[in-house]
Amino acid sequence: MESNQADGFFEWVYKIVRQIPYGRVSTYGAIARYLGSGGSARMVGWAMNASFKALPAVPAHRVVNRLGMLTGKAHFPGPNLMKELLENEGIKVINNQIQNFNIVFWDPMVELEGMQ
DNA sequence: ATTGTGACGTTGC
DNA sequence: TGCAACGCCACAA
Repeated sequence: MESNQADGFFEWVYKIVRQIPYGRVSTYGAIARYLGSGGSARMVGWAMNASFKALPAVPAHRVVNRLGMLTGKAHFPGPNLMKELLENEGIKVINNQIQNFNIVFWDPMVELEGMQ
């Protein structure tokens, strides 16, 4: 098949990331844990890899590693696209690291608490 | 089914 | 936070 939509994990990840509000960011681990696959944090990142073809577009720039570093910026079409997108939302990014990460951090397990 | 792999996380130094 | 090593899990060939 032409793999229109990922059967499970990918689509699920997209759904979570799309719920990240403006000016907020999340982490791979937090998302993975919310999906119940805490150990599969790497898969979340991998899902982002395919997120570019996902519709509606997934704000992958709002997903960083647990240190708040733009580890995935290298995978964006532009070397500084991820950083500019975040700063465009009012998020301070210095040296590939998000400032006030603890403030802008958006945890699906907390924000989506009770939703499921 | 088997192998390789990866936008991570954790632990240790 | 930096580097090294291991673990861990879903997907692609």
